[in-house]
Amino acid sequence: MTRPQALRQAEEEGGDYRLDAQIGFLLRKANQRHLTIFAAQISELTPRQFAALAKLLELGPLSQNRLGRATAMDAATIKGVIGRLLARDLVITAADPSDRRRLTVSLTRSGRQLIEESLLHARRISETTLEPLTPGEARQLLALIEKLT
Amino acid sequence: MTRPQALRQAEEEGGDYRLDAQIGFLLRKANQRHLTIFAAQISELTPRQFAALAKLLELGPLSQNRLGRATAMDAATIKGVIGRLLARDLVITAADPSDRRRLTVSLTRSGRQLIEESLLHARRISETTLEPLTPGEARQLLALIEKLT
DNA sequence: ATCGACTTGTTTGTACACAAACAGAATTCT
DNA sequence: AGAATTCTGTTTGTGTACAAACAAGTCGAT
Repeated sequence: MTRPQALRQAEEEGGDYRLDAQIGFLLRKANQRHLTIFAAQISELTPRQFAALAKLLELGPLSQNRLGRATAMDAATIKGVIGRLLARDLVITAADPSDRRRLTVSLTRSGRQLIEESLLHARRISETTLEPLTPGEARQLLALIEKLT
Repeated sequence: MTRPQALRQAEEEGGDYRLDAQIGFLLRKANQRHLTIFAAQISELTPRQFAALAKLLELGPLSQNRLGRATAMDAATIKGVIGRLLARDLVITAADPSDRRRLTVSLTRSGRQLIEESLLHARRISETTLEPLTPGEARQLLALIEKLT
């Protein structure tokens, strides 16, 4: 489906593509900034590990794949994350008797403690990330990004 | 299990924390969607490789670190990216006589050709990413994210 | 002229991210 | 029931990201 107009237009405007003004580049930079802020506030957990523990606290024990879906990580990624949480005794896994494919992941006592503690800082992370914006702008931004997904 | 505790703690904090509504989580998901769209349109290059080549086209030969800064990648990351572009003969590197620490990176003929061709699709990638929004909303979003960085 | 601070690039180690291919279990459809 | 399909988890391989520590080159201040 080549659109001659689009192609010609692109060629005519060939020089005016500015990487720094593209949505993808801006999303990446915003994300980088957020990760820096996160790491400064919660040094014991990465954002993905935090997300996994937070979802377990919110929803209770979940199968590994379900947890991955709830935190937007694919099967291979969530496996790595859970593996690292397991190694630190923050979660435990157990076979699901009702479905032998499933691996049920649950918080341990120390996992629960760490995530509850971390949640106290989590709000501040979001606030700091949005700090350059007015409250109204922040709400707008959240709505627009949500619409994007 | 002990969900009441979590709920009580959340209430003390002055509202409930929903991971899915946090700026960091939304940024990550938006980014993921963009990467999928990118990969579908430009399969020969990753977004970072594209960014590096695009900046070289825009600015001409640059030292490795400068190129990293121009594309928001740190020294270790840009080294990996350049290494892979080198292996595919899309760029070449040369010592800078005026500053012997520097490694000047330039486009090769095929690198220039590939990035010029890719740029023809790049605009569509940004358009597709922003498709769920009206043009006005898209402009707003870009402005807000830019303000965030 | 040289000392100290900074810059450039490299290496190592940890942590995602996702595609692809696979095995085993559960479900659906006939 | 049996076959086809779908789902769950694992493994492998490639490509970012970034912290930390390091060597070597450059430069400003003394």
